[in-house]
Amino acid sequence: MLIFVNIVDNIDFQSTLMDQITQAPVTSTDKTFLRLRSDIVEGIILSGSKLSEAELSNYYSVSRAVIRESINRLESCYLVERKPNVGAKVVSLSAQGLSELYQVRESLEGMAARLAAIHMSDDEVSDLNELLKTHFQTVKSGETYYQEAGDVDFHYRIILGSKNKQLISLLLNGIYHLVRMYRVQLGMAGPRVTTAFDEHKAIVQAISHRDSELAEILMRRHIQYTRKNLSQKLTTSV
Amino acid sequence: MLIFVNIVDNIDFQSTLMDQITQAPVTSTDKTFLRLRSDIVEGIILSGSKLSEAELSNYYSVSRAVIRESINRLESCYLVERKPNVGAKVVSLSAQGLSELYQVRESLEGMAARLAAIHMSDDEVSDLNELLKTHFQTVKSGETYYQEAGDVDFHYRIILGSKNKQLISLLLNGIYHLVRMYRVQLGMAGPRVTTAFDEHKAIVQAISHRDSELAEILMRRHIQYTRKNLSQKLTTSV
DNA sequence: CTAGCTGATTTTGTCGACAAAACAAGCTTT
DNA sequence: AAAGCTTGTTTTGTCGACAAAATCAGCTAG
Repeated sequence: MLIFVNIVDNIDFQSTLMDQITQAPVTSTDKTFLRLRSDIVEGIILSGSKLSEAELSNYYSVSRAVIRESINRLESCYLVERKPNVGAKVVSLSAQGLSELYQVRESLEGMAARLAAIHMSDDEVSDLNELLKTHFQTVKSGETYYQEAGDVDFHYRIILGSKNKQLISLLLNGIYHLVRMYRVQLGMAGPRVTTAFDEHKAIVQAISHRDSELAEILMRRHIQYTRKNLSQKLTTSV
Repeated sequence: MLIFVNIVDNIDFQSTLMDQITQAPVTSTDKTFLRLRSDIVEGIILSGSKLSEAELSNYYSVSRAVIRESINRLESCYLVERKPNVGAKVVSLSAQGLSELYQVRESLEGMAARLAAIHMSDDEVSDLNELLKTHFQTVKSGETYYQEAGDVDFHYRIILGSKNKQLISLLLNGIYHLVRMYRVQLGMAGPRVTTAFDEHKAIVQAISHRDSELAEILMRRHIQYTRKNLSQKLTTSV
């Protein structure tokens, strides 16, 4: 009993789960979504605050339809919560939430590291080593820049290196921006900078040696450390 | 530089990531989304076919806005793919996709089993044992009903038992319906029914003994078996 | 003084219309 | 005959208006 027989063309646009990541924003909704997401991650729109469709529509000078669709997308990457007939609010950061998020992250990124050790091309591995060198220069010169952008870039490449589209989408379209939100808003400066670099180095080595099991273990440990570091900031700051 | 100071009330509706799961559909969009999702998972709307907004709007007797929002939600649970200015189509099932999906599933549900062994209340564990008994009756009487509904229910409870909201949302709002789509459309009948029951039993035992590590191992293995079973059907049927 | 009702106001949900982009068919040109 | 332009059609993107639900304020009753 196939109702939609007529529209079954099995058309193939080369769309994959990764589209949103690789493609540039084209529509007005795309741009508004990116602006909103950035404003939320950076804390310009405060965690816990209500998102009024009318207000945002006015502020970004787009129609309410555009705002609604943007909010929907934000909901699917866990940055806002919506309730029918009531509205949306930015998620509230909490020790509990951080813990649960990092538990998931540890599992998924550990897996990504394991798969990356198997599936990354030799070229990609060299690029990764290059990136590490760059980071080393940055760390040596004492810039804090490394913390956010550099770290994100590092994890970003390994996730992509897993070559598992489902995993990539889950992380990069999904929880990764929430991770960033915690990191940015809790402030990622401190003594962990250099330590993290050594951990990164060890992970890259494991991947270079194609030692997938070690890569997973090291990545999991690395994320555990980061989590402890963040938890501490959260409890002392609140 | 806080632009939205005025709207920062930190209002708390007890909304969580789990809302969509526990709450009944209230709005027209909710209902349409559920109908569409069901039609896709069940294969009434064929995998790979294009979703025309106008056509669906007409078919379900709702406005295009409702259809659009439904399609967006379907995209965030990986059931449809969208391309700007072109449209949406139902995902195509493939051996590659199945493999990648189950790789992720193995990791996440393994984790869920481990956490469930730790966090489930004694009452919930008893309920789980009860469920198992019911399934045993069903299997003994030779009904195939067990396959889909029973199995889903089993995994469902363990996922909820993990008590990790992030994980629960990732699985139940996210990939789980895609998993179901593969299962339903590849047909879940066959000799694995009774075998799967034994595996379920072993998992429940591990959880009952609060042996989290064993629970994880058994769950991962269980999902690996299922995956092999499905892969076989996919390659032989295509 | 508190709890609960009532009506006004605000906010979200739904709709149809228009704008803009993609698609399709036929024509032209090489 | 094949590639590319042109025009007409279809489909998606965006908008403003109306409907329905929730919120708020003031009032009433206990």
